[in-house]
Amino acid sequence: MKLKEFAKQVGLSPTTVSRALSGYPEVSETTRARVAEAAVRLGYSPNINAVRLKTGRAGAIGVVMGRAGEFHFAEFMAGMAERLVAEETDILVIPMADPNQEDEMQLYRRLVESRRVDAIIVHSPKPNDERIALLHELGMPFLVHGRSAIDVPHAWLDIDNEGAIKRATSHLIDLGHRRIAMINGRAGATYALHRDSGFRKAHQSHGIEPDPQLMASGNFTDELGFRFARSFLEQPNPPSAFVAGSMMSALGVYRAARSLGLQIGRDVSVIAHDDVFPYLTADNMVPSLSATRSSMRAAGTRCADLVLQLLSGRSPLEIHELWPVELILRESTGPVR
Amino acid sequence: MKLKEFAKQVGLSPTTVSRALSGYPEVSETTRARVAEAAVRLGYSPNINAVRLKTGRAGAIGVVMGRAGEFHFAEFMAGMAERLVAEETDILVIPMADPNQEDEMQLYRRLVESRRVDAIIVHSPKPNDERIALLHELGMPFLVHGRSAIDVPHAWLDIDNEGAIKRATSHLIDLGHRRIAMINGRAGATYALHRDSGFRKAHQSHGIEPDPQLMASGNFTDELGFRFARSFLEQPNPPSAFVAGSMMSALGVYRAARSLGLQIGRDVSVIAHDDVFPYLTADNMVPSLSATRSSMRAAGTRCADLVLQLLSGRSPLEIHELWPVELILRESTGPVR
DNA sequence: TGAAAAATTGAAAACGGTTTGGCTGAAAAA
DNA sequence: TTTTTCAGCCAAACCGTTTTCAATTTTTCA
Repeated sequence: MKLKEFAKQVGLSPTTVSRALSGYPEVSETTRARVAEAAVRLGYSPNINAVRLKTGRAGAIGVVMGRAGEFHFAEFMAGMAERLVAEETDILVIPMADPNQEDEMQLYRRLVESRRVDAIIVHSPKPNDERIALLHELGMPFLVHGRSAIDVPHAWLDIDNEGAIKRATSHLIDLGHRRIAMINGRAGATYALHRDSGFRKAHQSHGIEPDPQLMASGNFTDELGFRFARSFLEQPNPPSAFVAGSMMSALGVYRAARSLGLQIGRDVSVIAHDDVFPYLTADNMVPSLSATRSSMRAAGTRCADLVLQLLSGRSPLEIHELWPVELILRESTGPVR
Repeated sequence: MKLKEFAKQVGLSPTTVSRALSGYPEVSETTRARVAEAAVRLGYSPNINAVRLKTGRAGAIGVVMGRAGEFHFAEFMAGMAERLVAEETDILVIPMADPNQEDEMQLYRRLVESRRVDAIIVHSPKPNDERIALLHELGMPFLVHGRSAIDVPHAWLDIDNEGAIKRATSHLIDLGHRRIAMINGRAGATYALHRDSGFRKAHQSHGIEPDPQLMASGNFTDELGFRFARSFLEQPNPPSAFVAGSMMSALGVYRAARSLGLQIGRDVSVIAHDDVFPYLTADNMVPSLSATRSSMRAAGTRCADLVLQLLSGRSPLEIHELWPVELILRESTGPVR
């Protein structure tokens, strides 16, 4: 059913019908009600592509999905979805091309030029992130999930990674730990730098020096968590505590400790960062896992919200949110032996 | 830059330019090359919304995301992305509304009517799935990931859940286990029924009867895996083996067994279904986990491929793929004590 | 060489809405 | 009563492409 046809059925002009449905003020309430009722009854809904062409709005927020297909991703998107479900906005997932085939910048450029999205969410930015510079230059609204030091105005939402890890590390030091290992995320991203910095600052403020031999970084997998932890623990002077970047890394650390007959919370302490997954909870691990916690899903919801604000005209300069991170102590941390 | 303007720059009509860029045969190779070069040089790319309006194609495949935000989801999408990256097709994630607010059927109906997608992927269908009936009735191309018994022609891709679980269960029985527990996925979905059926058939073919007291179902979370396993193991006549629906459930089972001082692979055997996640591998668990295995990511890739075939005219009736599932035996299974 | 066929190209009509600017008639103001 | 104002509605232009149909040029072939 097309607008023209529908308008005829209702006995009004396409103009009035369009206005009635889009909530413009210059149409009387009685008319609006009549149109709305008829639309439902006759099953009319505007052709979205025509609307998009005419209005220039794409009705979608773009999210570029890395090749790793991170498990965080689904949670973040679920959160976005929660906020967007009531809006006329969908989430467009853009696959990241094979890095050999196409430059990542090219992908963003094409995405902007194709006008498929009204805004883009940029994940895990680097301190000097080219994507941010590009999007700003192209005039595409965007929100950074994470932080960047780049000298370009942009909206962002981030959690206080530095503060969180600093607090976690300080706690371990307070418990008497002196050799603390750090399993960080992939090097390069700002969040990894912030965590690194928090780790160092905690040491510094207690007048001790972190051991670079005990600091590793890589993907958040059980596998890497295990490998790093295992190799650290097998050193002549092993760590008595771990700060792990994710729940998956923590699983690996637990496994490594067990495989060497060490008891977690007694022989080795562990604190990890928990993004709050419904299917794997820190509280349920054995022993329960002390964690710095911040809901990835909540971040997704809020990011979606902020993007909507951005699209309705709020200045990116006003949109800067730094979320505090909880530190929840459970059984995996204890005084050094 | 608009087509008209660009055409003028190249010294051709919009018609010819459009044809040249879309690869129509009635344009000479020299002209095509000239246009292609100029498009790159001048940075012209067609307004996607105009194209969509004119052609009636949306250029996107819809995936409805459940509220749970399953971790499987990201893997499946990453797989889809791998296939779609080279196409002019994106993935549209449609958030599932709050069930109180809107009927799921309404969501699908609106999605179809809004013409935002060219095809839809339906996940975890039920034997008699309303969504399938609706989409067929509305004439929207769709692919079912999973199977349904509904009497409506439709394309589908599924893994052999019944066969997998039957084989896994049979193996346990062959090892001497007689009391085997089953932690299935949420009741209602066909895959859960198929697994149930495989579980029963394995028993049947060995002339034994499964104990309904040892069969549970629910979300694939560590938490539920633990709770079910724990309650089963605390029964007066506990199971000596477990068949678990997912890696997360298996983590819970491991935890429950450990919490009761039972050694996995010796006191209790476990086989789980592994969807092959990059961040959590069965081989790395301690002890390594025996598993029925099928890559979720590969399924996503193939589903995307099949949807593209569907869109280029292949009949849904021809598209039925049943993937075999590997059974990989590791340390978590052993003879009954 | 000239007619017919084939290869190129272009003008203009869609696609299905939104929005500008104008029109109408009734209420308000003069 | 006449003029002004304004709520309510409409005609037509426009968004930026693709595609039909026709025109033109080039090639083929008798």
